[in-house]
Amino acid sequence: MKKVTMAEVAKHANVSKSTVSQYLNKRYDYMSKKTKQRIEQAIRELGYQPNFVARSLKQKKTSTIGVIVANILHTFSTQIIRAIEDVCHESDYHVIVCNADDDPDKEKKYIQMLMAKQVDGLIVFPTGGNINLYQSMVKEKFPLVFVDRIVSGLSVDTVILDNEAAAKLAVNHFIEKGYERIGIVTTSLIHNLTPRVERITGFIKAMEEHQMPIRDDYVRGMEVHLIKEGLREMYALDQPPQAILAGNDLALMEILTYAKENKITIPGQLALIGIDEVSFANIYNPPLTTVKQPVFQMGKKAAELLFRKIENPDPSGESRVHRFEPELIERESC
Amino acid sequence: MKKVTMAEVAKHANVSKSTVSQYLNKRYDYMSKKTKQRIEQAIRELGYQPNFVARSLKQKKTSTIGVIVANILHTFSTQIIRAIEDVCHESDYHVIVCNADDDPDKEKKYIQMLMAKQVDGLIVFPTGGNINLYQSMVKEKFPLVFVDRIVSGLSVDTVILDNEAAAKLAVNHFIEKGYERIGIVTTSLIHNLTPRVERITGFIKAMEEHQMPIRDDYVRGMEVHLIKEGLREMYALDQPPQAILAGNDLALMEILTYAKENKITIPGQLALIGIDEVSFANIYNPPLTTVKQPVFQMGKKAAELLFRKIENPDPSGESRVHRFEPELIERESC
DNA sequence: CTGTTAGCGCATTCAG
DNA sequence: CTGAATGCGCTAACAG
Repeated sequence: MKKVTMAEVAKHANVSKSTVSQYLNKRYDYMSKKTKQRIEQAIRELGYQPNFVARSLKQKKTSTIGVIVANILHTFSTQIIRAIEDVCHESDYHVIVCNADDDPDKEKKYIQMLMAKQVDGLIVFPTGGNINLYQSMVKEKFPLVFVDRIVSGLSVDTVILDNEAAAKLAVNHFIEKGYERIGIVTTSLIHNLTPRVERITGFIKAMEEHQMPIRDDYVRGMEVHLIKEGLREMYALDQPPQAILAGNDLALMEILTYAKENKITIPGQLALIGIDEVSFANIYNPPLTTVKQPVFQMGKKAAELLFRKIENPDPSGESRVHRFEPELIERESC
Repeated sequence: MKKVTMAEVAKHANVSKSTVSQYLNKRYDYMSKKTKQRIEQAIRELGYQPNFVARSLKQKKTSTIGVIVANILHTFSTQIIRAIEDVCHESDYHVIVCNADDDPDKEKKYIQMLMAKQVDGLIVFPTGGNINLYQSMVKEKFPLVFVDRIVSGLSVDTVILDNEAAAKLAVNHFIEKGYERIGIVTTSLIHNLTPRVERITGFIKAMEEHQMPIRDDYVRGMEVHLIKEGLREMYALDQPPQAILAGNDLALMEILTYAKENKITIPGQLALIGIDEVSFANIYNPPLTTVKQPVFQMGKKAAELLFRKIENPDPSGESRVHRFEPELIERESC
C-alpha cells in the first residue's frame, strides 16, 4: 500500500505542487508544453492517484450523495436507487445507500452519519419519525429531497406518485370488467404513510364516483405477516370480494401466496391488480395486471432536484411536490 | 448550511481542541467530570457534528469500502450487496456500490475512482478484463476480495459457489425424476466467466457419471436476447430436450417467457431447474425448483475477509478460494 | 488531566 | 508561466 502524493510528483517533475495541482485541474492556460509533459510523465512513472479526501476537505465538497430508503424490500426502492445511481454516475457523483428498515432511529443514525461524512446532499424516503431532524436540515439549507412520502408542514421538494390516480386506475379497470365486490389490501396503515393512505383514499373516491358500495371488510391495511390471516377473514365472509387491489408489491406477494395455497384461481375466482411493477409480472401465470410507477423518471427527477440544490442553493428555500402519473399495464389477472 | 468546528466547541467550552478530540474519541481516562460536562454542553448547544472527511484525511482511513458488481441485473448481485451492506453497517463501515455493467472500462474507471476516494478496501465481481490493474492492486497490497469469479494467476481471496456441484445437483435431480434428454441454457460464454464455464463443466461431468449422452444441441450459451432464438432452435429438433437447466436467473426468465409464449407446460412438457434463487420461485405456477446459493453467508464471508485484510494486512499476501455449497430447493417445476 | 505543536494531501491566493 | 505560503478540520505525540 503506497501513497504517492502531489509533492512527490512535483519533485519528480521539478516543479512545485501548485503547478501539478493546476495541471490536474486542467488549468493549462499558462503552462508550457514541456512542463505539462514532465508532469504527465512523472504521474505515470510514479503511478500517482489524487487523493479525493484531501480535495474534499479543502473544497468542502465530496461529490457524494446519500440515499436513505425507508424499506429496501420494496421493488420500488431498489428501482429508484438504480435510477438515481445511473444519473449520479453520469454526473460523477457517488452514492451511498442506506436502508432505514422503517425504523426512525436507524434513519436518524444514517442521516447523521452521512452528514458527518459530508455528503453534498441527501435523498430520503422519510419514515416520518424524525420531524425535528428534517426541520433542522431545512433550516440549515442542507440539500434534501424526499421521495415517495410527504412530510406535512415541511418545505422539502418531494417526488411522489399520484397515488390516488393509481388506485383509481385500478378501480376503474375492475369496474369496466364488471366486478362489483372490490377490495383493497395493503401493508400496515398505523404510520399513516402517504402512499398507503392516498391509495386507500383514491380507492374510496373511485368507488364512490361509480356509486359502488364500500365495505369496511374489503378495505384492509395490515402488517405483511398478518395479511394472510386478513385474507382468510375476508374469505370467511358470506360474500368474499371478487377483485382485490394489492396496495404494493409486498401485499401482492402475500395475496398471490394465499391464492396459491387455497387454490383460488386468478382471475376466475379473484381478479387482481397490483400497484408497483414486479419483475415477474409478465411471466406469471396468469400475467399480472399492474399499475406501474414511472420509476426511472422519478429517480432521475429526485437526483436532478438535488443536484440543482447542491449547485445553486436557492436562498428562498421554496419547494414543491412533484407528482408523477401512474400507468395501468393490462395483462391477464384482471 | 452551517459548519461548527471543533475549534468553536473548544472555545465555547474553554478547553483546547485536543481535549475535545479526546472526548470525542472516548478517551475519558484522565478527564475531569467538569470538563466532560462542559464539552458535552457545548456540543449540544452548538449542534456540533464531527467532520468525517477531516478525520479520514488524518487517519488515512475512511471506514468505507467499495463494491463493484459486474452486472447488477442478476438477483445474485443484489442479494450479495444486501448481505455485504448488512455486515458493514454492523461494523460501521459504509458501502459504495458501482455497477460495471460487464464493461472492463467501466470497471477500471470505478476502481480508480474508489481508490482515489480512499476506500479502505474493495470487493469486486471481476469482469476479468483488467488483469494488470488487479495485479498492481495485489502488488500494493490493497485490500481486495473477489466474488463469483476466479481470475487465474492472481493471488486474491475469492468467494464463490461450488458451481460444478450446483450443476450436478440439478442434473442428478433431473435423472432421478427419469428425464433423459437434458439440456443446459445459459448466458454468453464468450468471456469465459467462471460460473458459466464451471456450471457447464459440472453439467457435463454429471451427465457422464450417469452415462447419459451429451448432445451439443442441448448445451447452449448465448447472449440474453438470443436465448429465445436458441430455444426455438432446440424445439425445432426432432427430439427437443425434456428438461433444461437454466444457468442463471436471466436465462431462467427467458426460458419461462419462451415456455409461456409457446404454451409449453412445466413440468409436463419441460422440466425446469434454475440456478439462482428468484423472488417468485415459490409463488410461480408451478413453483420453481431452484439451486440456491448461500448468498448471505457468501456476502458475509466476503466482507469479513476484506475486514481482516484491512485491519491486519497480511504481509505474506496469501490467498485462497472459498467455495460455498449450493442447495437444491425442490418445488414443482421438476 | 489539558494545552501546544505539527502535520494529513490538496487547492488557492498572491507574488514573482 | 511558476512557486511559496496558508489553511481545510481533525488527530497525535509531547509537554506541561
